[in-house]
Amino acid sequence: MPTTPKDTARAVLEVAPLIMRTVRTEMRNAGVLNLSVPQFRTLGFVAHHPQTSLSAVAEHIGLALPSMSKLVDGLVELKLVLRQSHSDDRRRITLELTARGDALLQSARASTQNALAKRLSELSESERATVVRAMQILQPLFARGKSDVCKDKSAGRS
Amino acid sequence: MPTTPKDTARAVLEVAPLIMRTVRTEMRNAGVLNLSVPQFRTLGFVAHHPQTSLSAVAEHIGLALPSMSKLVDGLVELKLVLRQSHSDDRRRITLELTARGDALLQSARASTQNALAKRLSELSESERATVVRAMQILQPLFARGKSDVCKDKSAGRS
DNA sequence: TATTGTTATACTCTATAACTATA
DNA sequence: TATAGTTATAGAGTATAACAATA
Repeated sequence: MPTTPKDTARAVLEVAPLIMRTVRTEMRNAGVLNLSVPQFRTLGFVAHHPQTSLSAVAEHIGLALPSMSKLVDGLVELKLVLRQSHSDDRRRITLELTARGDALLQSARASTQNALAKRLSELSESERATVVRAMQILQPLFARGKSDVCKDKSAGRS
Repeated sequence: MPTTPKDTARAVLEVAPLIMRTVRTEMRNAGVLNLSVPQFRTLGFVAHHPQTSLSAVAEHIGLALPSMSKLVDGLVELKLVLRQSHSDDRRRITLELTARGDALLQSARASTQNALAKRLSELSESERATVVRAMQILQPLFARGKSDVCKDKSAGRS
């Protein structure tokens, strides 16, 4: 019996929210500040892409610009992120982690990972390998923009 | 090189939010009403557990009681769910889908599944099998309560 | 007193629409 | 005119604390 796309969709649709429930809870409990998942992800993206623009982060995290603007407001207020206007094009802003932001990101990431790892340690090594492999398969499918199924700009598959 | 729990945690932590971003968007666009993910999941749980209590749903979805109470408020207002007080124990309430709720659940589920399936159809059959297998592995790990790592009520592991 | 829900309050998340400033 | 962000507004998600009703 072949595994259809629909079977797979059903499985993903059932389990992904369960995982996120745990991730969210653990992330809240991690570190001193209660980081939300999108805040955490934003910090992570900024860490890996210093001097990034607001649009770039919004695109990557999958938020509308105003939502991201507000989210960044919060991070700036918490002194986790530096928001400066770009020197060349002053419509733009550049985002950067503060030392505090970097420290918090690392500690929150570590404790969230630990909490997840604790659960995952109940699996056998080969089960874990299957999970990692699945994540590697899924990552590129969902990393792309919302409905960006065809990446090339000209060739709509009609 | 063995796959450690921490490797697995890292992979899950990276990919799960990506998946949920897409799921959320698709669920919003599915059907006439913009169902949120927790609303959708609540309808699904009530469908499979008619006459369930508020606490039971909250526990299963992973929400605090007041949050679930409010969420159900919304569903009742939309005439998707019936909330009645239990005959025996009048502190309790029983939840039940209306016909409208059932119809909406099914159509929203179908179109969300289709949208996901469309993405997943880019995978090979064996890749899909890996993904389904991974979901089967993860499901019991995350279906359980928040930190309920040891299920037995008496045996604290320390 | 213990249990089941609800209300009150206060955040964050998220979107769309309207706006400002710069190019 | 087009682009990058912000403000305004609104509704949902989420939590804790305080409360009401029932057992």
